[in-house]
Amino acid sequence: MKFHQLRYVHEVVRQQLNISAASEALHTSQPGVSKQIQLLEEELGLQIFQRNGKRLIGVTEPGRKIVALAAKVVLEMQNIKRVGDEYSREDTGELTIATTHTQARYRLPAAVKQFMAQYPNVKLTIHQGNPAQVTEQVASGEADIGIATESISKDERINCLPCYEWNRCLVVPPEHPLLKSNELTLQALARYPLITYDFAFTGGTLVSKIFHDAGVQPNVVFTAIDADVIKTYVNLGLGIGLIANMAYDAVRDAPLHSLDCSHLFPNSTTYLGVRRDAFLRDYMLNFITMLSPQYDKRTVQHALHQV
Amino acid sequence: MKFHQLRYVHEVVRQQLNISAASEALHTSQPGVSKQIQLLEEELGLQIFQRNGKRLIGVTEPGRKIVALAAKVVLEMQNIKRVGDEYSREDTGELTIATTHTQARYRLPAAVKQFMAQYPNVKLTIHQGNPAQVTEQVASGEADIGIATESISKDERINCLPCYEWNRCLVVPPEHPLLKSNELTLQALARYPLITYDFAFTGGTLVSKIFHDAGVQPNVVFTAIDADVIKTYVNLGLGIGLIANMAYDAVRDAPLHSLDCSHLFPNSTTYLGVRRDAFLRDYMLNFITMLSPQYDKRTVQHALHQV
DNA sequence: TCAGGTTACGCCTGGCGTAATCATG
DNA sequence: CATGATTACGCCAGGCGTAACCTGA
Repeated sequence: MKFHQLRYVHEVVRQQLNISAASEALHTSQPGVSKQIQLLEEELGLQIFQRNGKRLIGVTEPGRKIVALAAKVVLEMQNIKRVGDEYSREDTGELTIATTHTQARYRLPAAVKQFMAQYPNVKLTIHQGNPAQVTEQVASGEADIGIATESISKDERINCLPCYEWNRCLVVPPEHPLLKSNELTLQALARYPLITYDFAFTGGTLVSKIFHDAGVQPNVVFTAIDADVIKTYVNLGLGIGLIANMAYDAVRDAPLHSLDCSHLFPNSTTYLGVRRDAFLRDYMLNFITMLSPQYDKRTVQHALHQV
Repeated sequence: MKFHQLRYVHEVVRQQLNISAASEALHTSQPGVSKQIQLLEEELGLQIFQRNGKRLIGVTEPGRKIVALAAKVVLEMQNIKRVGDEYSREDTGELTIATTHTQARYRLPAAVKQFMAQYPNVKLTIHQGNPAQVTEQVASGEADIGIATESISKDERINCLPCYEWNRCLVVPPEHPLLKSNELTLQALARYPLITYDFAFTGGTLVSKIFHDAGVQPNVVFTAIDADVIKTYVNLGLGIGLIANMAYDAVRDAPLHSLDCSHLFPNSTTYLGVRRDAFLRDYMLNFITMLSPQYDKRTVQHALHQV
C-alpha cells in the first residue's frame, strides 16, 4: 500500500469521481492514477469505487471508510511536511483564512497588514463565505484558520477560541422616523422593511430566535452576505439595515445614521477555529495573536490543543 | 516522503533508537532503514534523531513531532488494512486483549470460549498487566481492547464503555475471629494484617481513599497482582485477603471463607476501552457484545465512536 | 463522436541487499 | 574487539508517461 495511492483516491473523491480531473490536479498522467487505484483495490481485496462500465459512479460502503481514512493520512502527511517547513525554511509558506465578509472587511485588515509586514514571504489567501462554508473549509483542510460566529464552534472536527464579542446596529437613512423615537424596540423595528445578512435568519440563529421569542415577525425584504451591499440598499431607501456594529463608521457611511441595538440582542461572539488535528505553523499562531492580542501564543496553543 | 520512511522512524523509536533492532523487526536490511531515515531527514530539512557520531542518542525537538505524526499515520494505515480484511477475508485476523489478572481469570473465560468457537480463525492473544499497563497497551495500539477498572476511562486517547459493576469481599481462613463478629467494619478490618492487590493502594485509588477518608490505617502486609496468589497466602495464615468478589468461589476456594464488603466500599466499574481512532473489526465488536451482553453491537459502535 | 477510463509497453527512478568501512564503548 | 551506523554499488521491482484501445451517453 503506497501513500500515493491514498492521495489519488482522496483527490478522485474531491474531484467528484473524475479521474482525469484528479490526475490533472495531481500533475500526473491519467492512466497512472487509474492503475494505482486498481492496485490499491486489488491489494485491499475490495472495490473502493462503484463502476458503471468504466465510469466511476459512486463510492462503495467499505470505500467510504477507506476514503475517510485516506483523508486523515493525507492530512497527517501535510502536517509532517509543515513540521519540516517550520524548522527549516522559517517564515515562508502559506496561510489560508476562511471568514465571512464582515470579518474580512472590518476586523481582519489591521491584523493582516501587521502580518504581511512581519511575514513578507508567506502567501496569504482569504476565502470568503458564509459561516457554514467557513466551517467546511476549515474542517476539510482547505483553510488553515476559520473566523466566524458561533456555528463554527459547534463542529466536532474543529477546535475553537473565542475571539471577541460584538453586537448589532441599525443603519437608517437620514430623517428616518426611528431616529426621533426615544427607545428602539423590536416592535418598532419590525414596522419597517428590514435588510440584513442572508444567514441571519437561517438555521435558528440568534437574531431570528430573539424575534421569534418576542413574538415579533420582522419584515425582511432583502438579504445579502455583505454589509456594504446592505448599506447601499438602505441608501436607496429600500429599508433599514441590521448589521454588525463594527461595519458602521459615521464618517465613511454618511449620510446614513446608526442606532445601537445592543439592548435588543445579546452579544455575539466571533470564534476562531482550526481543524482538530492540524499542525499550526509558528506564523499561524502569531497571526492569531495579532488578531486577538488578549491571548498570548502559549494560551492559544493550549486552547487549540496544539500540544 | 514515503510511507516506509515513517514506518522506519516509528519502529526505530519503538526499539529504543536501535536501527539494527528496528530493521530486524521490519524484516529488512539495516542499511536500508538507515538510508531511508536519512533521506526523510534530508527531504524535511531537519534532524529527527540526535546522533553522537553514528549512534542515535535521542530524538530532537522537531523529531518528537514527526515521530508523533508518523505514529498516527502508521495507525491509520493499519486501520485501512483492517477495513480491507474486514470486507474480504472475513472472520480471520487477530484480536489482542489487554487486561488485569482478575478479569482474565474470572470474567473473560466465558466470553473467550464463546468467541473462539465462533471465530476459530482469529488468533486471540491476552496480555496481562496492571491497569496502567493495560491503558498504555491500548493507547499505543499494541492491544485492540483493554479491560480494566476506572483508570483506563480517564485516558484521553481511549474511548470507553462501562462493562459491569463489582465489589470486594474479604477472604479469611476458617475459624477467623471476623467470622463471629456480627458486622464487618473498616476498623475491624484494619486490626488484621491485610493482603490485597498491589495497585489497590497506588495513585489514590478507591480503596485507599475509603480508608483514608475514614481515618483508618489498614495494615497492608503483602500485595500481589493476583487473587490466586493472595488466597494462597491467606491460606498460609499470613493475613486476610481483600479481593474482587468474583474471584471467590466457596467450593473451589475451600477451606477459605468470604465476607462480603459491599457495604464498606462503593461499587467499582470495569471499563472496556479501545484506542480513540482504531478501526474495530466486526469480530472485535462481537467479542465486546459477548463480554457485555447488555449492549448490542449498534450501542457498542456508537459508544466507542466507531461512526 | 467525444469524454472519460483501461490496457500495453518501454524507460528509468529509487529501494533493497551484500559487502566493505567507520565510529563508539 | 564487538556492536552498531554509514557508504558503495549493482540488481531489479514498480511507477510513470506515451500511445493505443475500449465504452457509455
